[in-house]
Amino acid sequence: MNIKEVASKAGVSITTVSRVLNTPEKVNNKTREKVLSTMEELNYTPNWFARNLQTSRSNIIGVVMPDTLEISNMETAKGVEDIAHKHNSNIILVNTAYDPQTEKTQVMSLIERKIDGLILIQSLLDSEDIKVIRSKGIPFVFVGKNDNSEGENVVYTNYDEAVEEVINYLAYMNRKKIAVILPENQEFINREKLKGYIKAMKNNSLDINESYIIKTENSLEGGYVATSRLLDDIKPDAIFAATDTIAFGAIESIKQNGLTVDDVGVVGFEGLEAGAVVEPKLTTVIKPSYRMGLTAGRVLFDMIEDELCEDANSIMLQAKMKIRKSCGNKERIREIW
Amino acid sequence: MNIKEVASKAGVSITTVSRVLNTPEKVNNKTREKVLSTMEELNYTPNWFARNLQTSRSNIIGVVMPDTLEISNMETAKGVEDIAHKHNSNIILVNTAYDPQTEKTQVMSLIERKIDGLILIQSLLDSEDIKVIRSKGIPFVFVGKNDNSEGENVVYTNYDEAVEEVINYLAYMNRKKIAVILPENQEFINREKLKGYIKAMKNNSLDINESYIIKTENSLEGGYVATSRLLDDIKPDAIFAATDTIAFGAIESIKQNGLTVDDVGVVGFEGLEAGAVVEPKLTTVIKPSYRMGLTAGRVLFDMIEDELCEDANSIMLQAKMKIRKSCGNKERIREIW
DNA sequence: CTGAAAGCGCTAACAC
DNA sequence: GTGTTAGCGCTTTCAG
Repeated sequence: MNIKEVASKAGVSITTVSRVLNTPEKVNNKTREKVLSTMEELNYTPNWFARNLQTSRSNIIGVVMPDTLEISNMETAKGVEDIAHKHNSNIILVNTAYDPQTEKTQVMSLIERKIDGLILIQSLLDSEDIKVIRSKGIPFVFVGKNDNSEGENVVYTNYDEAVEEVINYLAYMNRKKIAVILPENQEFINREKLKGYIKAMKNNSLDINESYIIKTENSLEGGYVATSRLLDDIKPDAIFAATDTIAFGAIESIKQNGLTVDDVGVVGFEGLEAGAVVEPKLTTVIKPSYRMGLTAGRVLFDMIEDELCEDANSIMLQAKMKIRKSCGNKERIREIW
Repeated sequence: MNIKEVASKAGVSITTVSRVLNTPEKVNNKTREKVLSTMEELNYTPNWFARNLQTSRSNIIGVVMPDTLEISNMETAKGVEDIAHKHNSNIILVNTAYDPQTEKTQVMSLIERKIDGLILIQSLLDSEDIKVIRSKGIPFVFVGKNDNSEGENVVYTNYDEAVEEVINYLAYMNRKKIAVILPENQEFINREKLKGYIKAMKNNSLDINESYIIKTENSLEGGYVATSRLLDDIKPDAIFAATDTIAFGAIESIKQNGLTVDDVGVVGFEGLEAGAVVEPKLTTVIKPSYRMGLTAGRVLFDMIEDELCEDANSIMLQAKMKIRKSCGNKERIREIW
């Protein structure tokens, strides 16, 4: 089923059929009607490859992320998708499982597929890879800073300042020995968060000790085990868990050890819905994931369509602290979510 | 930058270049080396449109779902993606927001994009739409039954039997007035679940009353409000929440009303990770989402590659009840997750 | 307003 | 092992 059949059946040339598809206003009313009806009749859909072979735009953009099961990544992807739809585009979603090699391979394969642009969430590409992408002339936007995002288009959130705020708050709540549990697969973000932690600890004249900072798997179990170790060992009076999932594990461990968050306060990071239903409800930092996706999408389509590749944008969206009960704030006692 | 330039620069014909790309073993070692190096030199990537114009396979499959933020949908998508990668394919992800019209439009646009196949998760398409897809010759697999999945390829889970098991268990725990809260956007699934509910209630000689069954938004708030209404009104001694999210809201409401799960037991459905961290931990039914994705992916690629479109597969994967403390099982008191 | 014909970049018979 | 050539289905000059 192709344009030729439609043409012959409608008694016109293929050019006319093509025109009905692309510039219908330039075709005589009657002819157009006829062509349209034979298209219907023959159940014809134009061949997208043939079309794009000319225009060489695919109306597809690639969205690459380390884990499609992390809800914040998907919120970002949804933001991108919402923008993409407005531009008549779809997204190809790729999961890299936090593996730089997989990411590289996947990105290259996307480029071969002639995607119009690329959104790289929590990218682990090295500067060499980025140079290659650039040389292919594919517009791309990072979501989340990384070691090579300097001077590139990047939409990010201020992890360091957000953590600083968290620690300041814990200090204000009279916590002195504040430990940190980091997920082992997010090196760059961890560095940012630690920056804020260290700055705030110093500003509040609190002790920083290497044994206060530990890394673990980003899971309930990881948080649980890490916290149990901390409780046995340095006995902190507060724990900053760098992800909500770790925080949930931490709370569980504290409870199982017969302690409460009055003894050991917990703050998470991310803003998972579950934070409102754990007991006690989790104080956390809400990442603006969806808005990051929207913003990154807009920047990307600006580049694709207006070819405004001039200056790189570096756009920061604020993370927001959400105070609930898990670090001992009594005033929050009647709050529902 | 095209195959022609590479050919002339390497001093060979375009056929040879093409062969290096597709059947490298059929090209003389030296020639191949030379071609490969000039490709490198010219930073050449083959034009995917031109390629597919011939083979008319895109190596893309469409995955359509009502909500990309529902973790179980994404688990299914991940299963599909894992299979797709093995077949050198990518997935285009589409969000329909539970709107049949959007789903239809999106599916049609995917078909124009010449996707090789389609995975339809919780589809709301009508039989007319399905006929159209079929007429285009695109292989597709449903994940989750629906009103039109009879006689089509479908991978599903046995909602009715799973709910039956839940109700039997509650009856065994001596609960008599068992209410149900359903999410308002999942009509078909609700019907299946109600089937199991009614069957089990009858088998256990328990009263069924219309006011025991209510629908609400699929959210914490929805579950909270619905439960509060039930507690004011018919005062059930157990609630089957048809989604975990609703269950979390229900537990919150029970607590806020000064009751415990000894008064009103709660069982959810889905197996969200958060179920292990709420207080009390949630008894629920675990949906085999990831395996459904894997299975659907395998079936789809069988159809795409071997063109085995003969008999439609109808594959059921068992949902599994996970008993924790939220319906008053004292034996589970020491369990961690 | 319509049609003929020349590609878009690549693959795949078919010859050599 | 390699090259020639005829398309894949469409868009787009260029004539009429």
